[in-house]
Amino acid sequence: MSRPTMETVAERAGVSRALVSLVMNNSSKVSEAKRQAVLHAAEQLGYRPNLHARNLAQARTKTLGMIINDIHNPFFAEVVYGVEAAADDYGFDVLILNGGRDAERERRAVETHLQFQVEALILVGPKLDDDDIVRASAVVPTVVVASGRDNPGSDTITTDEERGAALAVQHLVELGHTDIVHIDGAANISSRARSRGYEKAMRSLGLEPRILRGGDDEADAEAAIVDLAETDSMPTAIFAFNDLVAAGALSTLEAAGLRVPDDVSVVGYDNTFIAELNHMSLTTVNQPRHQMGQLAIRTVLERIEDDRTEPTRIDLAPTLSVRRSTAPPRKA
Amino acid sequence: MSRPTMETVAERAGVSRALVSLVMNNSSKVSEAKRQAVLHAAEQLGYRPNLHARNLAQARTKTLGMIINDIHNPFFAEVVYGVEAAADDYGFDVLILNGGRDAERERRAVETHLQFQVEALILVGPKLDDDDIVRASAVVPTVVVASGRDNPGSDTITTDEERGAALAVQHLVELGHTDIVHIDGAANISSRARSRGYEKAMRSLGLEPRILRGGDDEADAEAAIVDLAETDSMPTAIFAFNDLVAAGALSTLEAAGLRVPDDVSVVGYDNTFIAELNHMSLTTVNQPRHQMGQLAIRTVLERIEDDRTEPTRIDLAPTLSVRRSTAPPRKA
DNA sequence: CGATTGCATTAGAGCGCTCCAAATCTTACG
DNA sequence: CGTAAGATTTGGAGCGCTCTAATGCAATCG
Repeated sequence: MSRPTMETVAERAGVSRALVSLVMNNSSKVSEAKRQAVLHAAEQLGYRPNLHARNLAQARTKTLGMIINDIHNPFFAEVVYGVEAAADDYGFDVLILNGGRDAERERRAVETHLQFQVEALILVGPKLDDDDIVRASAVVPTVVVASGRDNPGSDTITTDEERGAALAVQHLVELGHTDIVHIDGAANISSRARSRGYEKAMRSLGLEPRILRGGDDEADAEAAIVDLAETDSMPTAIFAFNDLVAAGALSTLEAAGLRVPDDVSVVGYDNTFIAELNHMSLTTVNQPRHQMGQLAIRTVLERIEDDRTEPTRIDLAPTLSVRRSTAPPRKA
Repeated sequence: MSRPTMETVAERAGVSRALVSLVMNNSSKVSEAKRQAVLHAAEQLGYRPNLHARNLAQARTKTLGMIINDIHNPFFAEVVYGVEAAADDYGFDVLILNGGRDAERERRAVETHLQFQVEALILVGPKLDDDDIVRASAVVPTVVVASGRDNPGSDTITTDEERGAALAVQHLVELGHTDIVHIDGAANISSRARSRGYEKAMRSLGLEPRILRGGDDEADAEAAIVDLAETDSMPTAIFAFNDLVAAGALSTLEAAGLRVPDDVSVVGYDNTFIAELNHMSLTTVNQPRHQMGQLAIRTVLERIEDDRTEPTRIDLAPTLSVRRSTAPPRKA
């Protein structure tokens, strides 16, 4: 009572196993009559090709392995959609494994994917360190998405985060702000680039940068804001490491009796779901996530087909999504 | 220059292929000396077992296929973590496919999983219709998570959504509210149970239910609220179909000059990320998602091992997470 | 010291499929 | 009607692994 195999279908349809194989791969050189007979038999038996057998025989899998940093984080979801859309176009399946914000888990996920003989690896916001990535890319073409650093041996799709930070600063300055504080992302991987962008932009506009240590969640923002309130040096605008930190800033500011954007403007980063919520309506830096996902696939598949060897790096341009959390500073 | 196989390792270590196999499955009946030799050779060659070959030979895969309604939706992410944790305990791998809120895509995902010979199917919030589910569960043990209806032939892990709605009503009534409106989920799968729960609870407390058509996003809430404002019959409390609708209610109410919770209390459903945001701080009905994921695995694996045949249904109890969007009604 | 036991190792078949080369069947044409 | 060219179909080897049964070998025992 185990599942039917090609053999079973072949018998039922009165043809050879090879012919069934041809039909299943819709080869053009099969007579219409036999094709129908085979399809009919397969239908009746509930036959389903065994991918493992096929992959083994073909020595290829038409499958890509993707590992995402954290399935909780909606930032990555959009990338996934981009990846899936593109992979679909090329007829590849995408297997998703969840990194769970943990390098060790990611390492195991890489191993699993490799054992599944995926033809390429797509790492979205990996926690892995460089060595791990180099090691993986020695085995299979690898593309890293949304991680600022350069990854030797693998392709990289990212956005120019310095530029993104500069966009935020520029927007605030155009509104008339001069006292702009940055709450950074602490040890977060993208933190350095964003801080650097902020700092450079401020200086080039003749403004004094002020950077506070933040982190990557609401609580981290709270500490920073409380600090500002107590030292009595509240700026007129805050540029946060990401949307979640910005959300934390929002509520802490309100708790302190300050209104956004009347008293203080707030800018986030990533244009996540949160920023879009009407009740938040956060001005934020947007990364073309869907496009990043698509490009990741194109890049890596191109590598498979043309076996290019030198790694590519694509830096996309971030944009600013202006919403209601920013406004001109209150006239002094 | 293709990947090394067991054969390669065997030669290198000076043993037979079978011995390598034993080592790879860390069998106890291998001498320490040979074990080391094999491991060493494998290491040197960068050998990695080919899962397809293994699965084919073993006629089992130790792999589960999960399909989630929408990878965007953080509600499901927590379920995924529960599933992964439990699967890990049992030594199963979990392959995730994204349903993308589309029945047709889900259908293809089921097909892909079956071709991969997964040993069980976990459908999280499926869009599939009953027939599809019955068909799948005829091939492989199937468990449906977070979808209220009964699924003939498959196990079901869900929460009692009527009860959840009742909790919300009860909380509001205890605060002193009597004029409580429900904005429903329109065609959404869980909408009926939640509305029914609301209605029963209201009536049993001697209150008149009022149900407005909503949907599953912010915009849907807006229409309903505008309606209430215009007909001048604004209630003192609103119970929304889910957190997103509640979020829409929040911003629309504020836009109309009403304060939450001073003028109107708002309750959501699902205890998503949104509700937790400080700035939202939404009182909401919580489903034990992590536990649901774990139970899904236990249930379905138990089914594989003991080959139980009658489907199980587990109804977990929802709880209420009280936050700052609810308060006693303003004294008239 | 030969027979027995128990352990470590190996040969070889087989998992379900693809793909090449060879076999068979059609059709067309002189 | 014979035959070559094409179009279909098929046999069989082989993909990398597991698993059973058989082999080899050393230790044990009467």
